[in-house]
Amino acid sequence: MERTRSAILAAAASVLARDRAATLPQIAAAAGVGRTTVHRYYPDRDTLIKAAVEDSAQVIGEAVTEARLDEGTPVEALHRLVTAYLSVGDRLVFLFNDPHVMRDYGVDQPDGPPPGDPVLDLIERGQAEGVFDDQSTATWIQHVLWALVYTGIDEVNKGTVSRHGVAATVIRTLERGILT
Amino acid sequence: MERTRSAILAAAASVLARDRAATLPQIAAAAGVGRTTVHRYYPDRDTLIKAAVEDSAQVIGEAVTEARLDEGTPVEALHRLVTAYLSVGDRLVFLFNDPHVMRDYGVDQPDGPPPGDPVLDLIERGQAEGVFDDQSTATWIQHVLWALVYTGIDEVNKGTVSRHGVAATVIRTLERGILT
DNA sequence: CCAAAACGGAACGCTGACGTTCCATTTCTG
DNA sequence: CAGAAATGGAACGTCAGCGTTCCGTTTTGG
Repeated sequence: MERTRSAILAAAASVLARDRAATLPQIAAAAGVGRTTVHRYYPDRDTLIKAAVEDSAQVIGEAVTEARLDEGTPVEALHRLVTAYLSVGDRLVFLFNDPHVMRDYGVDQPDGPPPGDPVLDLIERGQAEGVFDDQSTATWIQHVLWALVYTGIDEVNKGTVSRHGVAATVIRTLERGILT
Repeated sequence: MERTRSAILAAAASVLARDRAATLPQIAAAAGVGRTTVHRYYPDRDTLIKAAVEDSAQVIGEAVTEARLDEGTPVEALHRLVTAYLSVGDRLVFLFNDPHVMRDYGVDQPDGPPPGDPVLDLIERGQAEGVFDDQSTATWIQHVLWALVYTGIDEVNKGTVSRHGVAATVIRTLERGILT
């Protein structure tokens, strides 16, 4: 069943995001599936993780594509990007929070989205138009963006901030910093 | 020998910061010591990690204390704090990057410094004086601070940013965000 | 210089997670 | 409804890392 396959991949991403040493039975349970069934789809742990990595990368890629970063002002596009990232929070944390995941199982660069990344394009466009800080490198801004999104996800998971208001908080801090 | 003890603790923090699943022989090797010797000081893995946690917490605590956060303007104090945090980067990453570490081995709160934290005091003072954003909670600002410090440490470890200039970059982004 | 302490290597048993196989049961599908 | 496919439980061997013991070697300190 194809439904089982995606349930396993989603569960793997979700569980491994919270605990990268999660055991295989834990993943199976989270997917509502027996350990045997997991092995039927993915012979060994490495195969499973690699498949989950690719699945997550695709889901994130689609979310970013739908954000249409090349349209509108850079600030508007940035808003859509943050919202898109937050909507796939679990997958983001799974893929990029532990450098080892992408380094060991990723198909492309050790960390961060692949080259030709629309996110980097957006940042560079914003810098070229003079609205994004160009004292910082585009890479730095990109990493700051991720860091704030991660922080927002943590807050939501912890209940400190509502899932509804987190995007606004992340964007405000990202744009203006913490000074008044 | 007391020198051996601190070498083991420092190695544990450093190695576990980079790979939380690091094996015990790896830690011993990083400390320049045999596995047997590690066991002589710390009977089992849990004891070792707990000791490393307490050691790191103390080192970080001293660094923060030396930053004298209650002196000068909040912005000045914030600069000193960022510098202090960056100077103990490895230990910070070890303690707080993986929520499980403090949850399983920490003596106080599951994450972040203990209550009565001078850092929170500083943030609240800055908000009261009207220089720090008070649309955000103090906790949010604190977590953003950590996130940017972590990001700065990553960049340094990766060679993207010089160890010398990273404090200025972190502070600039923290204060003004990424817009011009 | 010599005894005592510290160290490191080797070997052993133990445990938890993994990967495999077998088979009974449930769920599709024609 | 009947055969085929998918599922999940149980049991087994394997293996890596842990914790322990023993003993020879190095370092410390009087």
